[in-house]
Order: sequence, then C-alpha cells, then structure tokens
Amino acid sequence: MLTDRRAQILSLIIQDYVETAEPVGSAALARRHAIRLSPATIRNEMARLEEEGYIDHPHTSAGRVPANRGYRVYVESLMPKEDLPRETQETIRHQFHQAGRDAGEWAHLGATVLAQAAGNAAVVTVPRADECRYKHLELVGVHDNVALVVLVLSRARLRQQLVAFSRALTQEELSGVAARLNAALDGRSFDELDADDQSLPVEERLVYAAVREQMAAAAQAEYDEACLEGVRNVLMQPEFADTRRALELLEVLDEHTVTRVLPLSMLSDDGVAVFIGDENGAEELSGCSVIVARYGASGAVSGAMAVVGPTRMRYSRSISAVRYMTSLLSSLLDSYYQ
Amino acid sequence: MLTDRRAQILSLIIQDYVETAEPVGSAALARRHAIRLSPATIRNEMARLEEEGYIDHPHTSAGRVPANRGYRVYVESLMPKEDLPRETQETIRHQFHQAGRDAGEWAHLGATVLAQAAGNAAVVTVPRADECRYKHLELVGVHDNVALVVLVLSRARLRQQLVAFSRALTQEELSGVAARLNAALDGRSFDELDADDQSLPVEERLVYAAVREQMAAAAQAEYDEACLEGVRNVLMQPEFADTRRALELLEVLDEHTVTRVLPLSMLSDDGVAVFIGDENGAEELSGCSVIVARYGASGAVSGAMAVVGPTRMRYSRSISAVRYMTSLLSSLLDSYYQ
DNA sequence: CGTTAGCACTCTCGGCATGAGAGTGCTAAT
DNA sequence: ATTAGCACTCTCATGCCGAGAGTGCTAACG
Repeated sequence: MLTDRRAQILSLIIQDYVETAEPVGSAALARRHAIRLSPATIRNEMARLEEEGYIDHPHTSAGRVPANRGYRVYVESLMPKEDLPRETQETIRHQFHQAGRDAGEWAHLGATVLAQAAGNAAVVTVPRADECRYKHLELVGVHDNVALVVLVLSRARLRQQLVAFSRALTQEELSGVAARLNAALDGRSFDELDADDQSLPVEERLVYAAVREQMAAAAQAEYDEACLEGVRNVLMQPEFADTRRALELLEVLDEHTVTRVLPLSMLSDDGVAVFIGDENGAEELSGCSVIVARYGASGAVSGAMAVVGPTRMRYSRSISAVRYMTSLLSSLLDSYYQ
Repeated sequence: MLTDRRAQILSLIIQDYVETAEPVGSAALARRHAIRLSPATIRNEMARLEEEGYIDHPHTSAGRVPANRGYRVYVESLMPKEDLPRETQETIRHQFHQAGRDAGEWAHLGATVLAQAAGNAAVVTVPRADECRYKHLELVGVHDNVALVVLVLSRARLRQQLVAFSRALTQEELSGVAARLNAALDGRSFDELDADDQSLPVEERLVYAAVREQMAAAAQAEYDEACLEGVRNVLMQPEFADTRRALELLEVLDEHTVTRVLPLSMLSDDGVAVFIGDENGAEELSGCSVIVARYGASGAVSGAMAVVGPTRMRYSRSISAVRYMTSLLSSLLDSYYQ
C-alpha cells in the first residue's frame, strides 16, 4: 500500500531524477528537500517502494531510479498540475496568428511549437476529414499536350497531377472536359466513382483516371502525413549519449514512419493519454514515454499529436503543452471548417 | 612535386582509409596491396607526402590519414572513374517509373534514392522555375463565408489559401470574382501586380491580397523547399560516434536549413562540384565533403542536389550517383515541361 | 513501535602504472 | 635508390587501488 509518506518520497525521487538524470540516494534526498526525516528512515521507505515496484536500483549502492510503475502513479495522481505559462501561451498564439491558412502549415507550425514548449520531440498529423468527396476539377494547360489536373476535394483539400494527352488541346477543350466531369462527379466519394470508363472519350478517360488515382491517394496518404520536430531535444538527453541508442531512436523518429509506431488512434475521444516506457508498442521506444491527444472535432476534420521523450521527462510540462496545443488547433479548425 | 609513385601511394592510403576509417601504416599498406616496395621505402615517400600536405599524422607512431589536400588531388585526378552499376540504374529507373507526377514527389523520391545509392545523406531541392507568372485562379466555397483560393502559377505550380469573407457568397459570385481576376491578371509576374487595390470591391480585394501573398511566397519558398534523406547513413560512420559531433551534424542537416548552408548555387552550369572539408562555408561541415550538382535546364525549370558525407567517403560512388541522378531528373523535367 | 545513529559492506569511477602492439625516423648496409 | 635493423614514441586495453556514495542491518532511543 502506498502511504502518503511513501508517495511523497516517490514524488521527490522522481522530481530529482528528472532534473539530474542520476540515481538519487537517501541522504541526497533529505538534504535537497529539507525533509524532517532522517536518511535511515527514507532508506526504509525506499526499500518498501522498491518491493512494490515503484522504483529501481541499478545495483547495490547506487541511489534509486524511478521504475515505470512509479512514473505511472506519479503521472496519474502525484504530479502537480501545471498550466503552460501565460507568456508562452501568448507567444504561441502570436505565431499562429501570423501563420498561413493551410492545414499542412498548421500541423508544421504546431509540431515546431509543441516540441519547443514540451522540450521534447513532437509529432502533429495533418488534420484529416473522415470523408473525402469530389468537389471541383480544374484543367490548366501547361504546354503543348500536357495539362495540370487540379482537384479540389471536400474540406478544402487540394491534389494535383500532370497528364499528357496524345495531342495538344486548347484551353476551351480543357474547360469543356473539366465542366463535363464536374457535372458528372459532383459530391461523389471515391467509392461512388464508376470503375468503368469505357464510355468516355479518350481525353476525359485520362483525366478521370487521374481523378480516381488522386482521390484514392488522398484518402490514404493524408492520414500518414505528419510533421515531426524537436528530435534534437531528445537526442541531447544523457540517456542517448550512447550512439547506438541514439540511432535506434532516430530509426523510429522518422517523419515517414512515426505515425505507424505511435499509438495515435488509441484514443477514445478527448483527453490526453500517457504511455510510459514499454507500454507503447515498439520496443525501440521502451526507454521513452509518449503523450498522445487528438484535436479537432471527432466527427469532422481531426488529427492527432504526440510528444515523445525519455521516460525521465517533465511530464507536467509536456502534458500542459499538449493540452494547450489541442485546444488551440481545435479552435483553429473549428473557425475554418465550421 | 607529386611523382607517380607518391601519387599511387597516396591513392592507396586513401582507399584503405576510406574503407577502414583507421590510420594506415607503411607495413599494413605494403601487406594489403602486394606492392613491390618495402615498408621503409613507403615510409620515406609518406614523409614526403606529409611535407607537401597531402596526408596527416594524428601523432607519432600512428599511421597516416589523408589530409584535405590529399582528397582534393585524389578526386581530381587519381580516383578511378566509376559508373553506377547497371543494376541499380535499373532499380532507380523503375522506382521513378511508378512514381507520381508531382515535382515535389520527384524531389522526395530523388533524395531517398540518391541517399541510398551514394550511401550518404542526400538533398534534392524541389525544381523551381526562374520566373513565376499568374496563370489561373479558382475559387471554391468551403462552407458559409469561407472559400478556398486555388492559384495556378506558370510551370504547373499550385498554391492554396483559405479566405474568410465578411458574408456568405454563392458559387456564382465566387466564379465571378475569379473570372474578373483571371482576366485582369493573366500572365503577370509578381512584380507586375498592382500594389494598389483600393479600386477593387471588398471581396475581390481579399482574394487579390491572397494572390499577392501566395505569389510572393511561391517565388521565395520554393527555392528553400528541399528533401533531405539518409542522415542515418552519415551518423552511422565512426567519425560521428561522439554524440557531440553527431548533434552538430544534425543541427546542420535539418530539412529546413540545409539549403542555406550548402553551396547549391555556386555552380556555373552543368557538371558536378566537390567541396572537401572546410572548403564549404559552415564550419559544422568541416569534417564533411559535399557533392553538388544542378539538374534541369538552366534557363527553364531547374533544381539542385547534393550528397553530404564524411570527408572519408567513397567519392567515386557518390559522384556517379549524383551524375546519374541529375541526368535522370533532368530528362524527367524535360519530358513534362518541354 | 516508529525512528534514528552507527557501521560494515558493496559497487562505481577516476587515476595510475604496465605491457603489448603498431608505427615512425634514422642510420648503415646493400 | 632501396632496404634491413633498431631505438623510440604513442595509443590502448588491462588491472589495480582508493575515494565516494549509498545501502542494509542492528541496536539504541523516545
């Protein structure tokens, strides 16, 4: 049973360890925190904490190190609640104010800012709408027989592709093709697109194929698209001083692969989830903790974000950063997508 | 003066050092290469090479290490010419064949493939046209009073931005605005856009501002846009076993900053340039060499690529990879942009 | 009974000496 | 001009202290 006193000691151990990255001993703890307990007593309590699996012992005669279970209870109940300082909130809000209006750009800026605020690595996925419908098509001649297909999908998503016709088409012809397809396809989702295109004239067939391809890609790709920033913050931590570990981390924290390893979709709905140590799938992340949250409206357009750092991270800081960031991005999405 | 024999010895030193990353001694050199010279003779020649600055000496009684000047002459005249193996050429061609048709995608794939082929880090900038002209504008309603501005620029470049009007506009009204702007702005470059917009109705003024903003951004941003891959390849090398060095490198090799530090624009025209050690500006790159080339037609749409690795790299391999890649991407661009 | 002082014990880590190994530079012989 | 021989130098791995930090146990204390 975790008595109050033991909980307090655990809390102090974690605080010290988070700061110094070094095992903390009974005497050092008593000294640093002007506690009214002798080192001997603390030692006794530490022994209990160790029995119960909250802390570890690298070897006899080193101080104690928080175990994953210790972090767990710390995050859940011991940790002091913290809000992102007003000042940084202001800075962040300001940065977003003068940013563009592209969802990809938001994600990008979001990742940068989140990494900075959390002092760790951060991932923000590009917000994605759950449905993907045909909205509008534009054909623009580029030169000779090559034209640019500009496809606008629901939720202001944009895709493009070049097509090469077998002969040169005038802009009027191109507009005609676009107009006919616009009339035929308006509002359709990918599943509602006709797979059979034999009835179409050859030029329209080419464009139609491009549309199908791009809609399929849009449905797929956007979920994977994610922005990753601040890996340096993590790599600088002493736990990654060994290059082997650093490379291992770098393997996982790659812009193109993170989304596959982070438990981004494990969230029921609102709220922030914390995965500590080996609680998250990949064993490359066993020394790391991941903080995940979704943002945006769950029914409509939404995305996910995560902070990744060593298990020895400042949880309250990272969590408050994530919390603030979700609300900021959510309201941003709201204001543009209803 | 660099006699034939000394040149040969220098060449062998570099070959061995590139492979093993360890100082090479006279005896080891004689042994590995079945040379018909005794270690003592080699030592004498080595002493000369050192005097002349081609090789270095970490300390008495370690083997010799190539100096930057040594690499220089090696790359320029000693190095055996090498072509990318037919087989990998095939593989690469195949990968591009089944890739999309977006310039950004090409750059991305190019960087990945180049990094792989060169065994180092690779950067490929997104191809950029030297001029940037208004081509077409499309306005698509997203919801209520928010619309998506889709701006097509010359060379099939696409920009987008959301705008929020003070009232809801019908699709007809939007089309009208687009049509009027299309008529007024067709073919203009950014410089030719009128800075004064007071004469326009309020809705058009909003869209016009977006157009100006996006065209300015397009002219600027595309040059910076670059894909970076294969940093791991470099980080794995023993010269970066020390985490300090690794972090230093990581600082420079960031997707958003590489283009500023690499000498990408230093090229007169065709051909591949090699910058060895501190020949390239940033002192963070003093232990690295950079191979740079431009691709595309110099007058029309073009981009740059680079390979970055330790000075101890396989130059012939990297150079042949760059050479092949430039020709591949150039012909790809040619076929789509005339 | 909870708390604490005292103490022996353990483990790490930095410093230091040691010896093997690799390589050089010089000199003298070929 | 080339090479064998040799003394010398420098690194690196190894092993060996001793200091320092911390623990666990026991016995004394309030």
